[in-house]
Amino acid sequence: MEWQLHPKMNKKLYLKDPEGSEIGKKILTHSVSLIKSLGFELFTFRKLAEDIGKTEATVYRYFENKHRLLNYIVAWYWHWLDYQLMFNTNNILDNRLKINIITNILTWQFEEKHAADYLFNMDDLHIIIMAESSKVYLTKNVFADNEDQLFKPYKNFCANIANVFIAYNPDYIYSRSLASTIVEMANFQDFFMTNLPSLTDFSETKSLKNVRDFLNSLIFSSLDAK
Amino acid sequence: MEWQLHPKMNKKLYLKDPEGSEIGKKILTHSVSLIKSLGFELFTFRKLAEDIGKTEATVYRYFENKHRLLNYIVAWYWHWLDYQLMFNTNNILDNRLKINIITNILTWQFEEKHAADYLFNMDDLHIIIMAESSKVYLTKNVFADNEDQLFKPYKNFCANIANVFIAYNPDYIYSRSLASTIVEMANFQDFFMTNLPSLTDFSETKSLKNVRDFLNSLIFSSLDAK
DNA sequence: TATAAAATAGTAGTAATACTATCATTTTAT
DNA sequence: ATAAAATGATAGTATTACTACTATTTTATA
Repeated sequence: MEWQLHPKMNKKLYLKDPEGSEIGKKILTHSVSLIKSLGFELFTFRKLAEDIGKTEATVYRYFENKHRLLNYIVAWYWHWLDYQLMFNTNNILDNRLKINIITNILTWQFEEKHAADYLFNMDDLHIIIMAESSKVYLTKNVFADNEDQLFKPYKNFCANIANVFIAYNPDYIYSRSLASTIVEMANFQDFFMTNLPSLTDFSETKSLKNVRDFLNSLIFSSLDAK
Repeated sequence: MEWQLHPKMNKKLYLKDPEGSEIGKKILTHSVSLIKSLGFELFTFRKLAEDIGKTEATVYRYFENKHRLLNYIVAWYWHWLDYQLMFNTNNILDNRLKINIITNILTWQFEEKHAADYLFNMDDLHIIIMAESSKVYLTKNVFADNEDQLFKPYKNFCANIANVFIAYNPDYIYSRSLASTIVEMANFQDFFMTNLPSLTDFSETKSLKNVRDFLNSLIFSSLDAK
């Protein structure tokens, strides 16, 4: 028996539930590949509609605008990553091990391929998150959007990481800032490594394993410092 | 005798040198206050032109598009911050002290007010950098823009910080990644503290001094770890 | 099965944005 | 004094972001 994981998304993120119809699902999956190839700025609802063989108006019936659509995709991603964290650290008591699992998840070190079982092409999704995810909150609407709980999955994920840090060292006073730092840096160092390599120490072997090792070093140095 | 600091900007950032005419300077200063109030997405050349009492076409003679204009402003900022770093650490031999100066600069802990002497309202400039600066490179044009050296001031600033880290501890292998991390985090933690406080540990006393202390803790934990 | 209501999709717009081409005027250089 | 260069305004176009309205399909119930 197979289980289809279906995240419960915040209703304010959409006008009509995209995961409840074939067209809606097509909107989501094609958005990811279009945003991947065009970048978010050049991505438009017209291009998306052409891509799925529907009209712009149809897309607008699902999402208020392209920013909300990106927010939906990004929220889905953090929701999924938070589930991975919960699943992979379940029953593990050693907090050091938990932290290693966290940095592996953040830097996309998964054992098996997961492409088949999810709505999205997860590798494509990971790629667009790196460059586009922060644009979701770096706007004048942060406050209103935050009140509507649009960033909840991201905040939950960071909070769960912070709690592991606290469990590892209850005296550490920057657990929440350290959590948001490593989550952001997992993406930024990856982006820098690929696009602006001189900003990193990974210009020779451009591997996410390097980013993971850097994050581990940051975390354990901070948590183990007396 | 007063000195007017005039940064030498990359020629690819503009079509016509904005600092060489009154209209050009007005474009720059009014852009900062408009981007501050509207956010970069809602900022347009039409609104800017209205604001300075000129037409859109005039603005287009100075800058190719609004993205290039933002890039100019952001490059100016890092150029300026890099100068502050150089000036304030000049003749200082103690690397620990140098690092403290770096984090003070990054978190806007200046002794005197500097508003009067510069083209820009520096406090406004600092505010827009926090939310908008990363948008300059988070695009599909990173590679081409980087080849045109548009991010040079940012990269120089990070490289100079990394060099201080190396001087402090020559054995530390992540000096460049740590440098870009603290530079980005100075902005991000400030943004989070203001807009999404649960992602930080500074929700009670929302002060940039907290961010500075966090950055110092990150840096010295990493550099002092054996 | 018939038919009304609801849901869904398409057509055809508008206002704003991001530019561009052309013409007019002012400044500067000789 | 006059030509050349620089600057600015006018008036466009193509695209984007979005909306109002109409047509069609689906579903619910009599």
